Amino acid sequence: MSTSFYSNKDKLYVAVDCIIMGFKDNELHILIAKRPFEPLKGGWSLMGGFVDEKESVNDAAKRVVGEFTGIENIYLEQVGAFGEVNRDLERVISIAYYALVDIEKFDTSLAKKYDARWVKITQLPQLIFDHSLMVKDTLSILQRRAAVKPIGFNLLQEQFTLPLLQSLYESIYQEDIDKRNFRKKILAMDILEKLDEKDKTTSRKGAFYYRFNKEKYDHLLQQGLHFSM
Amino acid sequence: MSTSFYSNKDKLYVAVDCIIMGFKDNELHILIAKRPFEPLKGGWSLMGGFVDEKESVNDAAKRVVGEFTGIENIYLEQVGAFGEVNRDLERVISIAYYALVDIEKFDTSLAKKYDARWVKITQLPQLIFDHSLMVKDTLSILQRRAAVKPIGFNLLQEQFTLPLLQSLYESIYQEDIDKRNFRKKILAMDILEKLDEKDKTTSRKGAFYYRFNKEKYDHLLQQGLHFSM
DNA sequence: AATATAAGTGTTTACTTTACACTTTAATAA
DNA sequence: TTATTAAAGTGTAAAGTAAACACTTATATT
Repeated sequence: MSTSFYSNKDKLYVAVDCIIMGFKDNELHILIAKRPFEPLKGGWSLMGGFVDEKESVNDAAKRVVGEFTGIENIYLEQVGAFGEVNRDLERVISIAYYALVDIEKFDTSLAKKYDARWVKITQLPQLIFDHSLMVKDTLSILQRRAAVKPIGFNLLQEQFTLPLLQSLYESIYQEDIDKRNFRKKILAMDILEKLDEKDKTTSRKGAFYYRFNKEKYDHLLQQGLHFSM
Repeated sequence: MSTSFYSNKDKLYVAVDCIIMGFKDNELHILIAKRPFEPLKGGWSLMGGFVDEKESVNDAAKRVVGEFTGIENIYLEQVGAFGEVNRDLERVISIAYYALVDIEKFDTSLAKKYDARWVKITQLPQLIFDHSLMVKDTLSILQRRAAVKPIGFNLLQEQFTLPLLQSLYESIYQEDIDKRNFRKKILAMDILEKLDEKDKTTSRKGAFYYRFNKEKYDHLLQQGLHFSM
């Protein structure tokens, strides 16, 4: 038998809601689903789940992303806790996380199973509860983070072209970026490795593939260097 | 009688822990207390409390800061949720907030009541659980915030001198700042109002008092101007 | 009247960011 | 085979921002 020091205190439901982001068609997308249960059954919702007594909140978020995408080892960061009394129909504290995933790894069979789909961040429908607010907070955190840490690569496949990387940043910041300035900056960081191969799918000329060099990045970090876009 | 949609899910204790910051003797201080109950009775702890079924998490944080300082209308911002399974001896999710208060308004009788004291941020003892981590996260959030929004004023009395304001920023960033560059920058923002009165307590010459002009600030914000240090 | 001490003040240099337009490559069509 | 087309790729100048730097001023105290 275990002692309880806090037994006179209230216990609450604790959930995680995940803003699962992917990148395709030159735009950030978010995975949302039609809610399969009451309350608000059928409303558009982020991917969520309840935190189990025996798992950490981070682990709950990882589990939820895994459940709904089939992807492991995702980049995950906390957005914050949402704790208004009436944010759900019952009293539920929700802790929001955003995840950056390579959309190509997405297990599409899960889309059917959960009635989920990838929607452009610029064209999201109204979401249930405070989920739209969570997305809004996510975008501004992502903008700040991406300006300071090369996290965009989590949204891309191992190889990517600079035009593609640029369009990713344009989607994150929701503004056009000058091609020359972008290349200068990103290449100056010296964390990209140019490959010999070209992607010929978007132009006759073809764009060289690059690869993120994590070793170089970690090494530069250790030297106390900063990165910023 | 109310229906319960989530009744098969676990409920957890949810607490708030507050990093209550004040500024005196040219340094940031944090209010910590000797924990008056088990577990870890007698350990140094942040100011905390449990979230009640009927109050929002934000309100719980406000309540806690009020309880332990006697101050209302404090600047409060969420640091994040801490949810490791074993962070407390029982399963407790904690949501950390930092508060910026004018230390002069602190009700010192509460210090006795709760065995609390203001400790320099550079000289904190080891804190219980993950409270030291919460403080660390707070400082980096505060640094980012203070660089972008004039929140330092919440730590000062209505009137303050520029040398004092500078030492506050130096304490936030834990580094020396050039006097001329600091003044140039802060005055260029055009959100301070110079008063005729001088503070004569720290020099023979005396330093002019200034006052934060919230109207000017809000007005400039509306014009889409940005502030940064 | 001299001294001591913190407050107050501008300018130059380095760095970073922004603006801006033409050339190259290679597949496709004539 | 040559011309066309469309995206990829490249450099420089100007403006703005940040950093470095040292002396003068005011006033209480001796």
